[in-house]
Amino acid sequence: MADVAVVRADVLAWFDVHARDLPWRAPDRTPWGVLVSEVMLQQTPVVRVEPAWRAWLERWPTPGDLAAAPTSDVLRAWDRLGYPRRALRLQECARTVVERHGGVLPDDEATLLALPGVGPYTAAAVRAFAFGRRSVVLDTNVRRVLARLVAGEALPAPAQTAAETRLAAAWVPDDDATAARWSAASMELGALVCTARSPRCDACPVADRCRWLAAGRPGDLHAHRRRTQAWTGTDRQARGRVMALLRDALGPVPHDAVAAVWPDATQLARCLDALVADGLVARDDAPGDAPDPDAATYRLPH
DNA sequence: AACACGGGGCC
DNA sequence: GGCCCAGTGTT
Repeated sequence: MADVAVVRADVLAWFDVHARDLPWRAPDRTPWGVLVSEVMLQQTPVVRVEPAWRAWLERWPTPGDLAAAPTSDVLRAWDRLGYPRRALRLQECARTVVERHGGVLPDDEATLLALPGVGPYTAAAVRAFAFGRRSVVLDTNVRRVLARLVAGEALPAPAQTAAETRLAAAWVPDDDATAARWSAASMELGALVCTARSPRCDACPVADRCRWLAAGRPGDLHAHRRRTQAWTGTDRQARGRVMALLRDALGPVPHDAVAAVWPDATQLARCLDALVADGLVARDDAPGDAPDPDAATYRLPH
């Protein structure tokens, strides 16, 4: 246990020197800005989020601003960050904050967790990074750092386990300020040094206490169970093509023009139905008594 | 517990 | 071409 305190102190000291100057860490950031950054960073790398975050917060600085925006503007501003449902949920989140909390982001974890698009990670991250309070922030970086440092494994299990959560909680310092710094520091170590692909153990502040390094950096135990998500020819690729088309369109797009971006008509029809059901796309039927899918037009929702 | 869900960059 | 990225919501 004394070991934990020493390792933690070394990581914190490393963070004091090596922390990146990210805009959502600047002194003038707002809690809402922190939440926006966390949602954008859900599966999108920092380098791509940074410029998008600056433009987004300049355009919609508060929950009230985003709540009042046309959804089509929100989806266009999201651009190619990926998983556009996050943009939709971020606006729903803004509207919920306005309606339920008077436009002020709540600071307790359970209330944050109840917001659209906010799951266990984001609720804990906002609690720590926006409000400086103790929480167990367990993302892919922290999972990997602890897997190597403590468990001596190359990578964490594909799915997060209860044991991991307990371990992570045991590593979070008791007091709010240090806990929040530890959360940022352990994530940063995973992002900059203890990376998934080619870890820079020579630059690691706790390399001398790392069980994985001591064991000679053995390979991934779970490699045989990991299954990469398919991409080419999938519904996700088809949906992406449609969204890109509608983002760039100035007005409603006729069905024929939509069909031109995807060769498989059956698959496209299924994806369009799903996009409409998800609220990412609006379909306007042509005037007449029998709605004809081929005569409909498509656009981003208002 | 398993799946669906974008997009880009790196090895 | 496989792998990874500050995950969430649904089934």
